[in-house]
Amino acid sequence: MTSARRRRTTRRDNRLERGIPEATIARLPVYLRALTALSERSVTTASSEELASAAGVNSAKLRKDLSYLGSYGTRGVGYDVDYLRFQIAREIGLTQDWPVAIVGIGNLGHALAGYSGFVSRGFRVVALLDIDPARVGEQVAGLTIRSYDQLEDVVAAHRVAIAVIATPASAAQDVCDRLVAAGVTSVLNFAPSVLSVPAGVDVRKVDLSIEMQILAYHEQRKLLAADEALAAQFAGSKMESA
Amino acid sequence: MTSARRRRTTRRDNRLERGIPEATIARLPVYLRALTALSERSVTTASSEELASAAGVNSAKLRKDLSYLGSYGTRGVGYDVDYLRFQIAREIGLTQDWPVAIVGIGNLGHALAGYSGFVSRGFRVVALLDIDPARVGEQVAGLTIRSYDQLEDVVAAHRVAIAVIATPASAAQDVCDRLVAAGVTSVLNFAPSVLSVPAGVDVRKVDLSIEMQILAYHEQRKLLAADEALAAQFAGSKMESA
DNA sequence: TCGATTTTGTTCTCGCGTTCACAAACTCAT
DNA sequence: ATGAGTTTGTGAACGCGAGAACAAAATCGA
Repeated sequence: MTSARRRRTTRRDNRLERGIPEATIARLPVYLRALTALSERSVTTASSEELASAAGVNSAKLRKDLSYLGSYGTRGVGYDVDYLRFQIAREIGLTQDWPVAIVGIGNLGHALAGYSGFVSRGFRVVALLDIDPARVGEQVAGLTIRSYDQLEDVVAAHRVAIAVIATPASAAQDVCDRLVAAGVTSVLNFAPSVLSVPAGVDVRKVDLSIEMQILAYHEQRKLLAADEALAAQFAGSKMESA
Repeated sequence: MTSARRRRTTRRDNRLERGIPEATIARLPVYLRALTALSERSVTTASSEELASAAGVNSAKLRKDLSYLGSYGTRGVGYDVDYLRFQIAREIGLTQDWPVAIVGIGNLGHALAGYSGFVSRGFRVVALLDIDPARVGEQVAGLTIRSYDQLEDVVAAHRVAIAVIATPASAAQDVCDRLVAAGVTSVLNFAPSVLSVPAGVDVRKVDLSIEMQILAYHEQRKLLAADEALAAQFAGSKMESA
């Protein structure tokens, strides 16, 4: 297994096999947003440099990312904003619309149900579910909160493939199991818990407090760095005076 | 001064200089959560294998991550849950408490203000700010929403270093500029826009719809794969019958 | 038509992060 | 005390992604 490692796979092969790197996938929505903003400002053409700065990335990285999708630019000119926008949307799968169910309509579930970013981008919230009988029947964002018992019915009736979990951590795994059993194959998890799912099911996790903690770490380092700089300055002046 | 500092840097040096890889930093909060869960179940000791499965990562990765902090385990035994928990919390900077301001108290801001994950982990929401006069004065999560005009006062009075932006995208950059000018050095951005900040200021972005779009991409690929499998099966049966 | 200019698409190199694999270190039973 | 069994900490190999750099392709002016 030392030298027989090199298989003959070029990038072109990968692209045709739709083997787009995860890191690139994660950036495509950002490019899409930048393109939409440009389009709304009636910009028809943009260079990789302009696009990259609008998206907050390096232009070489952007060009390489786009090259995985195909050759949609024109050398010497740039990219046609609307055309590229459509191509990316198609690649991600936003040209069809995805019915989404949200489970757990607390504060966060409320916010998600009303989040405009979903509606405008190929997603359609079709059901809100909550286990609390007091909340069932309540109107949120134009939908009626339904009983948690109806989970299987809702998933089947709307062919829901993507679901959002916004319950407390203690309920998340149960909810997830029922969703998957009912046919859901992609889960966006806002509960602070690790979900285990069978192969073939995708889970992405958004954890608000983790992001804060990462910021806290860097913040603490800034304080430490400032301290050290001060100490060094003090030591320096002491040596000078000695 | 440069030549005196310049020397061979081993990993041990890096660790002592607090040079912990970003990827590791991002996982420390996950480990922390797993340890807290174990501690609440009165588990006193855990092996890297147990911890890793609770955190949803590979055990080798977990061990390497922890090794950057120091040598807090015991060979043949494992890690002391509470001791390790404290060490990680200290490393991240959660042993002190961080005053946090939230700007933009819409649905999402509401949810964030009431999010228990902040309070329990070294963060304290000290102020809620909104530009809408109709909202100012309203009580949310035990705090009174204050006017956007008071941003500078609030940041100075509470020594706020970390702020959360939960405004519409159009307002985000302005809010960010004012926060930074007032002394904030870490920003958690929920608005779907790219923020530009001076060096020394950290920005982390949480984008709900981007996560959904990544799921949609994979979901679409599952459909495509299913189609192809079906087509191949059909072609196969055709060849057999021919 | 041809050369100058612009900008894409791609190759190449480098560094980081992940994972394997194993020696070192500890416990426990006898 | 000693050997068997566990588990950590880390060196080494490997693969992926980031960025630099450049060749290829398009436009434009003369």
